[in-house]
Amino acid sequence: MNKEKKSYHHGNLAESLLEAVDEIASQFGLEAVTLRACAKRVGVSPSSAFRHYSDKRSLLTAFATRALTQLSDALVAANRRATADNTDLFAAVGLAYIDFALTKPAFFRAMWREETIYTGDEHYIAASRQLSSHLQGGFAGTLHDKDPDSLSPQELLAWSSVHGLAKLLIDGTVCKGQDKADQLQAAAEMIAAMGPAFDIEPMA
Amino acid sequence: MNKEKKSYHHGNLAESLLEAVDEIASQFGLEAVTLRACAKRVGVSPSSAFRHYSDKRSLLTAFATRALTQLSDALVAANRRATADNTDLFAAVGLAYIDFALTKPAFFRAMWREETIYTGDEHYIAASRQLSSHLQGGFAGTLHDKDPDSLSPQELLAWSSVHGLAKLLIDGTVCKGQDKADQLQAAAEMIAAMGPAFDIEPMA
DNA sequence: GCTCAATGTGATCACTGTTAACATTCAATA
DNA sequence: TATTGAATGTTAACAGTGATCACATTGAGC
Repeated sequence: MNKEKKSYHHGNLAESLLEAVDEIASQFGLEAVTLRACAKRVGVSPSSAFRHYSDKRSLLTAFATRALTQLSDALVAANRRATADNTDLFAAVGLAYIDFALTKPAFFRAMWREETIYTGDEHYIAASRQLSSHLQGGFAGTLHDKDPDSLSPQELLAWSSVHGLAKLLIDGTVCKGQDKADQLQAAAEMIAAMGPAFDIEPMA
Repeated sequence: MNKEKKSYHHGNLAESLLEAVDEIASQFGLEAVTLRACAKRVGVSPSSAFRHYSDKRSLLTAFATRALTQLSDALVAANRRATADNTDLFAAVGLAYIDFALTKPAFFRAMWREETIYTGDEHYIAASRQLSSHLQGGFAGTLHDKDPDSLSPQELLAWSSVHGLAKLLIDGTVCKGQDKADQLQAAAEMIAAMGPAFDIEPMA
């Protein structure tokens, strides 16, 4: 809607392409994201995309990184809200995780598509670590960066269960056809059912 | 190795194509599975595949269905073994689930790729239900078909956590670079950590 | 004002899934 | 057993894909 004057140089193509991925993925699913479709949507020739991303995979990696960051932000917001309201921190963060997946399934899928992104990309890794630490923050109450490879069994359980339920929900394996509110209700109950696993050994 | 005589008719193309998917996916990853590559591997022209599968997606759906069945079989075997040895049934089934994902990541991924398979396919749905019931069987000790939409919070927790950990492991989000034994060890600890969640309310 | 690196274009490549017209074979029937 | 029709496989073609190349246009810094 901006960018009225059609200058030869776009000015912000790298970012615009990411937004195009966003829109196409949200509207038609991840499989519909095509380099040419993105370029057309931005109003630019297909080959120009390669000036900013060496690969389609690089583009998708950048998109995945952005999605990871968005999820992190959502978790931080949930954490803050729960802290302010003095409600259950763990449940709030877990529900925010699942809510994000249900609200933006294409984003959530894009984050973990190991075969279509460069998981070795430094920005991607950084975003992934940040997400991990925010999850641990929501769980253990500390917000400093942690090594995602040194998760306690309880932390692993917390992340895995929430992650797994999100996957099962958006893949329609479970609670198929139910509306979002019911699915979130099921998620809340699952999270609640996890409670006893944390009360007994406080910190392993 | 068999099929020496080059008859015009292949005889078992539908099945052979599935095996080609199997081999290519195992060797080069799911993204490398191409209709033409499968046909070439079987020694047949690309278009002949369409006599047996209306779509590439149909072929992948059949493959996913087969993978689901294999996983179900693995769970049943684990269940049987644990019952015979009188060891923890739930841990055995959960570990078998994760072990399958680690051993055959391409298969595990293929099962849930909502965007590349027909999740409405009747055989796929049947296999999915069967897997669900076998999981519930491993968890609750009953082996009759159950409606996967009516899982208790504990059942949901069990499935989600095991499913989520499998995903996080094969995507390299967690325990990256560790060998399979260590990853299975982490899985066993996570499953053990879940114990308290089940001891308290036996059957909701 | 000139120059050159950065950015965008058009033509083209090999490859993909898919289709349609045609070829071959198998199996049932007469 | 010979014929015939359905099942199965082939060849040639199509549009769409990611990718690359030489080339065009621009803007920033000398």
